[in-house]
This record gives sequence, C-alpha cells and structure tokens, in this order.
Amino acid sequence: MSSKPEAPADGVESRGSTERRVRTDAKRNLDALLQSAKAVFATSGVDAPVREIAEKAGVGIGTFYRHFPQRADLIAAVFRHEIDACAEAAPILAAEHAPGEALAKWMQRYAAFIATKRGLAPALHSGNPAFEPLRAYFEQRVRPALRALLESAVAAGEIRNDVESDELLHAVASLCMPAQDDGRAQRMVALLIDGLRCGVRPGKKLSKKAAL
Amino acid sequence: MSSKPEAPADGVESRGSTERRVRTDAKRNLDALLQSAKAVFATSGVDAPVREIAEKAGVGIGTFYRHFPQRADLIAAVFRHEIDACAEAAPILAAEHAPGEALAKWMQRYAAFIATKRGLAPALHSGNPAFEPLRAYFEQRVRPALRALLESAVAAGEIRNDVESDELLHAVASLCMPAQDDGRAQRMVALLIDGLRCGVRPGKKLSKKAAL
DNA sequence: TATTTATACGGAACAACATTCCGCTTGTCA
DNA sequence: TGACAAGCGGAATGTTGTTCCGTATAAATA
Repeated sequence: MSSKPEAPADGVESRGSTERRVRTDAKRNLDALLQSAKAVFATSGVDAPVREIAEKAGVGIGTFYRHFPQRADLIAAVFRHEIDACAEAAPILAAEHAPGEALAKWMQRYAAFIATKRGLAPALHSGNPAFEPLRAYFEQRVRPALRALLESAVAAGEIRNDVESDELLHAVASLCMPAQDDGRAQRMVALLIDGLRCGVRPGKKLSKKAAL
Repeated sequence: MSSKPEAPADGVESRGSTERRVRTDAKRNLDALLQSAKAVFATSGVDAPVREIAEKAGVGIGTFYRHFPQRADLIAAVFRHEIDACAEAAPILAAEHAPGEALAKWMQRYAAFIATKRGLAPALHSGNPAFEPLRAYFEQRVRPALRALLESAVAAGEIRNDVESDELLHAVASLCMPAQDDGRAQRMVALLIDGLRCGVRPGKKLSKKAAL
C-alpha cells in the first residue's frame, strides 16, 4: 500500500497544476510486480532471477526496471509491505487479548517474521546503501508497535518494569539476525558474561531460562 | 596455522600405496588461492568475483576450479581456517589467564569471529549443501574448545554451574547469527517471555543484565 | 640425464544473470 | 480527436560462475 516510486505529492505544487496523474497501467503493473515478487521470494528466495518475477507478473524486463531501478529496490518494497503487516498486527492483538498475552503473541509474531524472511537480515547487512532506508523504516514502524504493547503490559502489572522496549526489540532481533557492527553484539556478550558471574552464589539458583 | 589443505578439494586418496606425491606447484597455487581469497573476502566480501581472487593469486581460472570445483568450496575452505584459528585460541587463553578470565576473553574472541565473518551465517543458512560439512566442522572444533574453558571456570568456582556449554555456545551464536529453522529461535523467545514473567516480583530486582 | 606420463595449468567458450537502451505503444489532457 | 509525455517490451551489453580441452610440467623411471 505504500508505493514509493510515484511520489504521491498530491496537490498543486510550485509548478502549477500541470501534474499528470499516474497512468493506470503503470499502477497495475507495479502492483502485479509486487505480488509476483512476494510469491517468488517465498518459493525461490530473494535471489530469484528478475526475469522470472517480471514474467510471472506479465510484464517486460524494461517495465520491471522502470519501477525498480535496482533489484534491491524491489526487495526493499516487498519487505516494507511485510514490515507493515507485522506492525499492524500489534494493535489488533492488543484489542483481542490481555496486555501480557498480547505482548507474548506479538513477540512470537515478530520472531516468526524475522525468522521467515531469511533474506532480510543478509540484505540489511549487505552494506548495500539501497537498504539503508529500509532499516530506518523498520525501526520507525516496529519500535512504536512494541513500545505500546510493553507499556500496557507493564501498566497492568503483568511484566517487570526494568526492561526497555528497544532493548527487547533488539534482543529478539539478535536472536534471529546477524550482529550489527556498532558493537551491540559485543555488549550483549559482555552482558552474558556478567550474568554468569553474578549468578555464582550458592543459594537459590536461577533457572536456566531465567539465566539466559 | 593449521594446514590441512589437501582435504578440501580433491578426495581421491584412499587407493593403494602407489600414490604420487602432491605436485609442488599444485600446493603452492592452492596456498596462494587461500591467502588471496582471505584477503579479498575481507575487503570485498564473500561475493567477490572468482576471477579477482584467481588473478590476485596469480593463477588462471581453470586452476581455481581445479582446487575448488564450486565457489562455495573456496568459502568453506577459508572459513575452516578461521574456525581453526578461533578454536586454537582457547588453550592459549587458558594458559595465559585465570579460568574465568580465559572464558570471558575467548567468548569475546568467538563473538568477534562470528560478527566479523559477515558472510558465514548467510552461507551456512543458504541451504547450499556444500556448506553442510562446514557446519559439522564448526561444531566439532568450537564446541570442545568452549567446553574445556567452561569446565575449568566452573571447577574454579568462578562461574555458576547450571549452564550447559552448548547452550552458551548457541546463545552467543544466536546473538550474531540468523535463526536456524529447527525452532530454536522460537524457543529462545518463549524463554525470554518466561523470564519477563517470572521477574515480576516487587522485591529485589534483577538487573537488566541478569534479565537477559 | 633423457624419457615418459599422470597431474596441473591457462584461458577461451558457454550459460545465466542484472542492467541499459531505445524505438514503439498508450493513457491523459486540451 | 490530436499531441505527447509516460510507460512498455525486449534486444543488446556487461559481469559473473562454470566447463572444456589443448598445452606445460613435476615427478617417476630408465
């Protein structure tokens, strides 16, 4: 639903009202490409040939590249849709379940999203600048979704209050994605070691689960 | 460095005793290729063109493919070397530091290895059967390294004794690698949620660090 | 040392892709 | 309806992985 290429800056801009509307065939082809790509990615992975996607969408290669100048742009567009779906699940779950349960369910949903989109993490970390906006979009959409769920759960007394939502977000993501090079992974490991050390007391043991 | 370079590519050596020795030029070229690949991977990533690696090693493409029938075989060989280096760091650290410190240092070393080799995780999870042996090799080499360090640290009373070494190994790896599809990630998340729930008591709080 | 031969070498050739280019088609607007 | 910019299709180009095969050579042998 969020289509980037057309710049839907409706309204009259500085250059007078000479803006042509987006051609209907253009929009139709773009939608077809996105749908085709989603299907092909699911079966053949994100490395599937561009030709296959274009053919399945019933358009020529030239049309493909008109809408997505780089292969990476297509991948980004498809993932943006999936990110939206994941973020939008949050308020729905919140309405259907108790706060703690909603949080738990959404985190599983989120984990499934990360784990399923095997190509996401490598793409995000490939160093390809085309994916930088995707990363920003990811944070912008997913972070508030979790924050709201977490705050509700804390307010309801169902969850401890000493965990930051961002911390949680990245912890879960880390469990499914490769590390980022800003040293976060490093700190997570240091943290794990601290945890090991501070648990050395002989008295009441923490369970393994709590330990991790 | 541990050099067992002959194993990777060729594989015909279980015949009678009339074996010709490996040609010296063959070994020289193989070493050159490995060194070149390591350098190129470090600068251009594992997707660097085969031609570039061959050229930098001063050999033809034909020679490259003689030693590594598939591009993936080269990647596997290079990583095998790095895995060796990481595993071999364990006893060295153990000799130079107190058990707990040696464990901590090695885990950082291990985390750095995983995080740096950006291409490793995607490769391992690409579904390419050429990487299956690599995975087995990884476990076979790294697991004992950690186990020894951990046992020493526990024996010295510097570390709690309720954490399995494999658990720890995979936890750290998970923090830097994408999930495996056997549901491990799912369980890690469930575990995290349990941790959140059981920490709800109002009394003495666990630190954030211990919480994770 | 000269000869022989399995082994290894080099790089042209081929195939699969991503991406570019450009002439043709078609919606939109006046 | 006519004009034309936007959009379309697919041939052409460039890059890469991989195969093939004639040539070169290290090691064994005479």
